Amino acid sequence: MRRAAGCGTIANQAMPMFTHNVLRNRSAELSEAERLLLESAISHTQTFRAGETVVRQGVPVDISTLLVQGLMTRHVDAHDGRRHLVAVHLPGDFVDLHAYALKQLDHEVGALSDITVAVFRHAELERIQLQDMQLTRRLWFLTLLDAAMHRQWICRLASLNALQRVAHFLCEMNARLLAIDASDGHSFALPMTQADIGEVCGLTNVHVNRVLRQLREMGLCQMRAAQVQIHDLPGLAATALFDPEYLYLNRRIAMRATAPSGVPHD
Amino acid sequence: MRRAAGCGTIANQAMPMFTHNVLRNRSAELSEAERLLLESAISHTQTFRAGETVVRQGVPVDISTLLVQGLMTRHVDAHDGRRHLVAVHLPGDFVDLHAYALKQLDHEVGALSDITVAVFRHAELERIQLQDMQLTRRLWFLTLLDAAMHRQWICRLASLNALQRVAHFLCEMNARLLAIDASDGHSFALPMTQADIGEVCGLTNVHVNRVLRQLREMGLCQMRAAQVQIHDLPGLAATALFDPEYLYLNRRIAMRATAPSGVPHD
DNA sequence: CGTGAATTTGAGAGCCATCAATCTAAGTGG
DNA sequence: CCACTTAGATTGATGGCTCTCAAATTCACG
Repeated sequence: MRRAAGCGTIANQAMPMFTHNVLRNRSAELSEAERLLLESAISHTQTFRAGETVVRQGVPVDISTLLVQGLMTRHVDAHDGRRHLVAVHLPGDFVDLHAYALKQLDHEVGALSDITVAVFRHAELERIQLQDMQLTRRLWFLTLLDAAMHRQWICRLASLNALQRVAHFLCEMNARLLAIDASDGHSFALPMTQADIGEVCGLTNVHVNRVLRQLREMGLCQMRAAQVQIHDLPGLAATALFDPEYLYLNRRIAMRATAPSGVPHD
Repeated sequence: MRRAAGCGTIANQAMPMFTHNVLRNRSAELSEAERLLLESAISHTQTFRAGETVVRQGVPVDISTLLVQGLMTRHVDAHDGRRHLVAVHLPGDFVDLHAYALKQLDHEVGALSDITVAVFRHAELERIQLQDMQLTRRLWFLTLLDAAMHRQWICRLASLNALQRVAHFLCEMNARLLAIDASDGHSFALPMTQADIGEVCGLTNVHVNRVLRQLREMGLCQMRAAQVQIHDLPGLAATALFDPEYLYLNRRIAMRATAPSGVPHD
């Protein structure tokens, strides 16, 4: 079910400050009462190491996880042993909220880096659904954001070439990381290998490498040691035909991780 | 907002029998009370002609539509005028239920054939959300099915070649149509051109044509005049590496269209 | 029977996968 | 401190799949 190896669990009462702050409202869309209600539904936090599987395809689950720290993937294991990423999740994403309604997933959920997640039991989510219709709708909305992102990934695969796909993915990561202050708009950490990016973009690691070189030679961006540097964001976006509209960034409920010390951002 | 040209509207009280039957429970998952509640939320029905746009990208909407008859698409208009399908909907699908939470879509919704839809005002859906938590969760589940299908489409584009993609799409259509008794497992109507299939599979119409010929020569299936004939379903599924699991068919809420007269087909 | 849409077929080019080898960086243990 | 190991990045050569362009043919329909 859930791998125990290398995982840590922290009981609710011992939850550190940074978990408490995960649900802090950023865009003034979550009311104080909603935030408290959501926080009260957290069962505990848990850690996983990079590469570990968090939820397996087809195994019934009765909890959902909110990503607090690190990066997570959702991926499908293909016939021939290869896998394909269908989503990448950042801190603040309610990663498998949809498990609440699906009960069993059609894909795997894994840790891309070392991660910390907050765990919600479905019984608690039911309580929310009974108590707060508005918040329920917001949570519903969150699962629909995933679908919107899926649609964009479909278009990326269907209509863009290799160069555009990789550029598009980097633009998406930059925009999403920017929204949680994990990018300054020009540089951000991306703990993915070139092979990982290939699994996102439907390309081989070899070709991802060639494409990255091309992007570098075009003076658009650079990737070294899991660090992305964007030299020409407008140029990159133009190459990728990137339109951030689909991210619904202006309507997102901010549920992001902040520093353990509780230092206010900005 | 919604094109009026060629559209027909029928008030709730005048709703014909076939609309009443749309929500008929098939897999005994919808209780009688739930079915009645859902039916009571229908504002009216409306018709569109093949090719018409039902919901435009970015335009605020306050209604959601359930497809009663015909086929609908959800597609994104690409930069260069081409478009890409991200979903195909069959009778019984709650096509843009997600508009309830999103309020404005990131894609277009259109009619693939002449269609009839049942219209739900969002105010009525709010009423449901207040009254019936279980039904609300079922509706939530429906939107998650769309996301599951999106994920499968991502994998199809990322990991299959042209032959496999087309075979996979035909398998999906067959399985879904079978579930609503619109396929006998070997033959079904599919009102799509080869160019449409290309927009689903990320291929040119020319190549779709070659692939269909190959499938025909392999003795797997045949497509003529918007009619698909499957000669070797196991072979087709094997070619496509098709696993119907992702459709969650066993857990679907059946909301299917039946013939106006109530006459069983076949 | 004419018209336009859809299908079908051919030729050539380009993008990307595959296979293979080398190189780099980061551990790990002696 | 260095040899060894391993994962990841890099580069080259080759081939195949699919696109593009173009033209012919069939089909649906008025």
